Amino acid sequence: MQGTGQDYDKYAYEPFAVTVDLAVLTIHAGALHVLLVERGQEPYAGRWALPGGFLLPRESAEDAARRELAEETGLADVSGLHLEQLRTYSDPGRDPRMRVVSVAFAALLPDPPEPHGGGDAAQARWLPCATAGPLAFDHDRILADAHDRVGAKLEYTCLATAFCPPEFTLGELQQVYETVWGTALDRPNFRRKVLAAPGFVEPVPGAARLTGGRGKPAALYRAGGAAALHPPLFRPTTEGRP
Amino acid sequence: MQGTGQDYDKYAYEPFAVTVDLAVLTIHAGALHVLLVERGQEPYAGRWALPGGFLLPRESAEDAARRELAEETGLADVSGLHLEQLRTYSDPGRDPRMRVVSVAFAALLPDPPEPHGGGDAAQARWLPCATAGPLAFDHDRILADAHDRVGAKLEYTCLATAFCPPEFTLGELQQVYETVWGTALDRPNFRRKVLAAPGFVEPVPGAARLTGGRGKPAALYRAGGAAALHPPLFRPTTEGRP
DNA sequence: TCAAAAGTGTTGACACTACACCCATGT
DNA sequence: ACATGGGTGTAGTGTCAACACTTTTGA
Repeated sequence: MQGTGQDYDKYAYEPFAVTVDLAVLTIHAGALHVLLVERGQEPYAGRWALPGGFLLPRESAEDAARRELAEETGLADVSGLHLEQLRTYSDPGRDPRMRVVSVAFAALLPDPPEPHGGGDAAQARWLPCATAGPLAFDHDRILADAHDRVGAKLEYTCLATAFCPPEFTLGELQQVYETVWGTALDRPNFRRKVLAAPGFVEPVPGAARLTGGRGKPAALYRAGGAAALHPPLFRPTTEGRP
Repeated sequence: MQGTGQDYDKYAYEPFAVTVDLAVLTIHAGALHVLLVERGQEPYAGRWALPGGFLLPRESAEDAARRELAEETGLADVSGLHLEQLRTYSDPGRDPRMRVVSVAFAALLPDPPEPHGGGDAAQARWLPCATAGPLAFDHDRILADAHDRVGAKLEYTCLATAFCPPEFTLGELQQVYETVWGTALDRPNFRRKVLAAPGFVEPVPGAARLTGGRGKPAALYRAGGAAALHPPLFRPTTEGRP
């Protein structure tokens, strides 16, 4: 843009609304869940939609996403969680009322706080991704893109720990992979690969926790300092990953 | 956004300008080059910048990027080339004049057409990425992000063929990898991996071309139908890729 | 005949899958 | 005792980097 010689009258162009949309994901009862709000008005009244909102005048899209996330989920400390820009959806006509360009984010939470069905949305709720069914606007696509991106990033980044509480067992970490990928993994091999990747997890000395009520207590780990995962942790090769 | 009960007066909010910025990359003389325009006015007058421009009212960001690319490079058939959305830059203050949210794209070209220093920009030119240094606005960061993204995508997609003409030798394909990654690769192993990946390249029967003026003529290949690369083609493990 | 570039073969190191097995705990 | 989940060992297989080698061309 800046290369052109336009005059910069703020109102010379059709105004674009700029918003953020959030695919807030968490793992609950062995299934991937997403935070949705029920729309109270047309269009798509009564349909579920991703939470989101307008950018404020002096706020970046990332800041807006964190603010909206705090408002929708009641999260006090939103600073440490993982927030990832997915892409921007700019199709004219994606919102029938006016031109809306939306920057979509994926956010990952370990423990789903009970959402307060905030503001004027009819209600807010965690729903399983698989059965979230037709959402408002192009939000089905955004949710699918979020799922794809998270699944891919589990392979070569340490992202999985963002789904886990500060201290977690390797079994819990494995459940993250199995839930997002929808495949079972071999436990001994998973353990070895995780421990072999430098900076992925670090042990909490002496700590242990019973997981299923019985069985041997599992050692606890913290997220390590690394961001990338070397070597990567590939999904079972289904011969033709697309 | 759509979940809230805002009224939808188009002018109720501070207007945001929405633009696209393009990092158009090509390989020339063994170095990665980027298409830049010289700014004719303040701010950043005389500095190089990425080409780009405003979204038209009924145009998606992808459409706008293709239009701008055609305008800046004079490319007639812009339909087949690779255009990839990078991310959206929305920092308030990234443009001192007004609030500009920019959707950045990376575009890959095999043969750099001579740019016609179009419109009111002082001139347009291909410059080596390495020495393009300091660009206007936040374009240094956008360019770095484009380079990173392209480098990463070479590993697990068939993107490299987008830098090559319709028919190319394996040596030329290898130069793409070496130029973008900045590392040397073992030729025999490279050849085997490329040929082992189904749908990456397909041979052009009977065709051959001399590359350096002497030496054995190399067989020619076309891009195959696949989008993803299996198995992937990793960069030399420098023990701690970040 | 030599240099340069394309292309082939081989080998040893390593990584990974698959599975058998042992350990600690609650009922 | 036994079921349940955590954790260890190991053999077979495959993959890959490294490098020696052959082939085809122009000078």
